[in-house]
Parts: sequence; C-alpha cells; structure tokens
Amino acid sequence: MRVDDKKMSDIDNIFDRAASGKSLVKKRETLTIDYVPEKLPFRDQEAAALAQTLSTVFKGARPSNLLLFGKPGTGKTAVVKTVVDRLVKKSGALGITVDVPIINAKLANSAYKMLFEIAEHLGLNKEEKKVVHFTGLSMGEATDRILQFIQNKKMRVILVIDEIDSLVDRNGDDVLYSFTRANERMGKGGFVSLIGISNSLTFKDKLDPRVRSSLSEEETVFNPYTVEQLRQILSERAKLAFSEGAITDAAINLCAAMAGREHGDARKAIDLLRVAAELAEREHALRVEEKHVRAAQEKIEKDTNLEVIKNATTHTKFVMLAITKSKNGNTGEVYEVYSSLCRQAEQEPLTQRRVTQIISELDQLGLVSTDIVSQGRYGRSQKIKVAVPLATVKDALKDDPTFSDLMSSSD
DNA sequence: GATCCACAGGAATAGAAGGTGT
DNA sequence: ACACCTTCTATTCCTGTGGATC
Repeated sequence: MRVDDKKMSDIDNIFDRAASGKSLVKKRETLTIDYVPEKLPFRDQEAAALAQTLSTVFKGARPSNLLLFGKPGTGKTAVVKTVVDRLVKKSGALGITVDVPIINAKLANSAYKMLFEIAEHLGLNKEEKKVVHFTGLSMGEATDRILQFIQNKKMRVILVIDEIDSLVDRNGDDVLYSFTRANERMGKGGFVSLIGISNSLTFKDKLDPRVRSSLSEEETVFNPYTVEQLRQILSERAKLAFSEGAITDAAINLCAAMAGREHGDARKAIDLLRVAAELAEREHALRVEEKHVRAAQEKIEKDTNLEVIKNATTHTKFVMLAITKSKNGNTGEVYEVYSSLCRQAEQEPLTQRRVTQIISELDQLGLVSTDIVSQGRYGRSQKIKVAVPLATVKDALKDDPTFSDLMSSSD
C-alpha cells in the first residue's frame, strides 16, 4: 500500500513539474565539455598570449609554432577554442582567409586517421577526387599530399593538434617533422603553423631535437585551477545551467573540492555537476544536493570502467577475470588461472609474454594496480590487484555469452 | 658476498584486415 | 593483378634484475 502511495506521489511530482514547466536544468548544453563560455575566468593571460602570437597572421606572416602544456582540465583546449573562434571571425571581417583545423590526436586514434581528419577539415576531399583516404597510402604520401594541397592553394593554415603527446607516443614524431619542415619547402603565400596541446609536461623530451626546437618556438604552461577558482567557475556555470534554486551552494562546493583534490580539473568538476543533475532529476529531487554529487562521482567512475571492460577483447576479459579470481595475484598464478579459464571456455590461451602486456595495459587504464615485488630466491614478480569494485567487473562481463557460464560456475 | 629464481619487459617479426596506385 | 601501405594482435627470442638464501 505504502509503495503504491509513493509511486502515485512520484507520478504526481512528474506531472506537477511538467505542468509548471519547471525542471532543474534549463540549459543542458552548458554542462558539457564541448561548451565553451564567452569568457574564460582565470585564463586571461594565457588567452592574450595566444592571441598575440596568432595576430602575426594579420600582418601577412606566419605565426610562430606554439606548444601548450598543462594537466587535463586546465582550460588549454577551451582557451584555444575561444581565441581561434575570434581569430576566424576577425579574419573573415578583414577578408583574410585562415584555416584553423582543430584535431584531437587521441580521438583520431592513429596518426593516419589524424591526417585523414586534417584532410577533411581543409577540404581536400571535396575539391578533388581521391586525395587522402582513411587507409592505404603511406604516411609520407598522405602528408605530402596535404602539404602540396596547402601550397597549391596558398592556404594559411594554423593546425591545432590537441593531445599531441598521444600522437608521439604511438607514432613518433615523423609526421610533426614533416609539418614543421613544410614551410621551408612552401613558396610565398601559404604556410602552416602548429599549435600543439599536451597533457604531459615531459612531452618535449620524447621529440627529436630538430622537431623540438621548431615546434616550441613559443610555449605556455597552464597551471591547475585552485579549489577556490574551480568553485567560482562552477557557480558561474551553474547560474547559466540551472533554474533558480535548483542547486545548493554546498553541492557546488563539493564538486569543486572533489575535482580539486586531483589536480584542479575543471572538466571533471563540470562532469560531476552534470551527472549530479541527471541523478537528481531522475529521482525527482527538488534540487541538486551533496548526496547527488557523491553518487555522481561513483557513477562516473563505474561507467567509464564498465565501458572499458565491455569493449575489451575476449582475452583481455579473461585476464581481468583471472586477476579477480587469483588469490595472491602474482604473475605466475594469474597466468595459471587465466589458462584454466581459457580451457574451460575451449579457447587457446595466449603466451605469458602477451598476458603480461595485457596486464600492463590494464594497469595503465587504472583497472588494476601492479606492484613489483622481489622475493629473493623465489624470484621477482608483480603483485596484481583489481582496482575497481568486483561488482563492476561482473557487470561488465555478464552480457558476454562467453563468460556467463564461467561467472556462475564459481563464487 | 655470490647465486639464482621467476619473472619484467625490449626488439624483431608475422599475418590478418582494410586499403592504395599503376 | 600485384606490390605495397598502416594498424592491431600475438609470437618468439631475448637480456635484465632485487634480494632471500646458500
């Protein structure tokens, strides 16, 4: 009876809210990462410096290459986006055409796909037939075609490569070398400037010295936001996003504090805010409170982990399961458990070498934690532990038919 | 102190998948 | 039709090593 009452009143609440046209969030898009506010608080200096560098383009010259450093969520991409936006508008007004493709190297997933995206942005594939496809050509060939195109059209290009460190990790700096060298080969009229955005401060060490000096003609470091700065950013954003009184100050403060605990990550702070709002709306709360923020934190973590495990290859899943099932978690034991799981599922186990590699991949993703311990005479091994709740692993694996038997068979 | 375990993790390479130009 | 491209997964072969036990 009571349950029914509660359900009825819930339904009433939904109707009431809908009827009064009131919901917690009034402008949802302002809570996404893609949304870039008009003015970025606490980043005036950096924006001005960037604008200064790029302004060279209006004098008809090539702006210096530029490297931006900073931890995730410190506003690097946002600053670039706002400045570039203004630049493009201004150049339109002045009748100077500047092309500013913004490419995310990490999302592109490979150097080749990145080149393909650059080609798309610059319109190579619209102008002529068959210029750069998404595979098949050699890297050098694809790069040459892009540069040739720029040269022929005398284009002014400021190429922004976000997460440039992941590009270099995967493919080395050959592509960057070609782009930095391009200007020497290019006649008058056209040019390419590079703006690299890097999360890693040690990124420069991985570069060939020639590329390094050329790429970082200028550089800017973005420092993490302080908790107080995060709080201000959030409350400003909340004013835009939420209806009057739909979120408590305490909730905002908590978001700021949680995101600040890591390294002043504004992206994370805003993610928290958005998910907290979603959770609050789902339970038809009158406003977003601290408990929603806490729940949001858990949900975000769980969702990303869930996603990663679900999309892993079968053997990676086997390894993950083997780690949860192994007792003391050293490599030999995990491999034993893994092999027997494979046999149960009638699959050929991979070599140990490959399994250690998979384990270190899992480690990098933060799904497991490893610790190298030496037991003297008894060898040297890793101690591997799962770093996510067991329930998350089970949740992720239960949809995969290969694992349904294994999961139910023991514990 | 020397030894020696039980691995860690680098290097080279293969081959399949999804493509290219000529 | 054929040589050749990149990327990803996986294998083979290999050298390196921290510290408890001899």
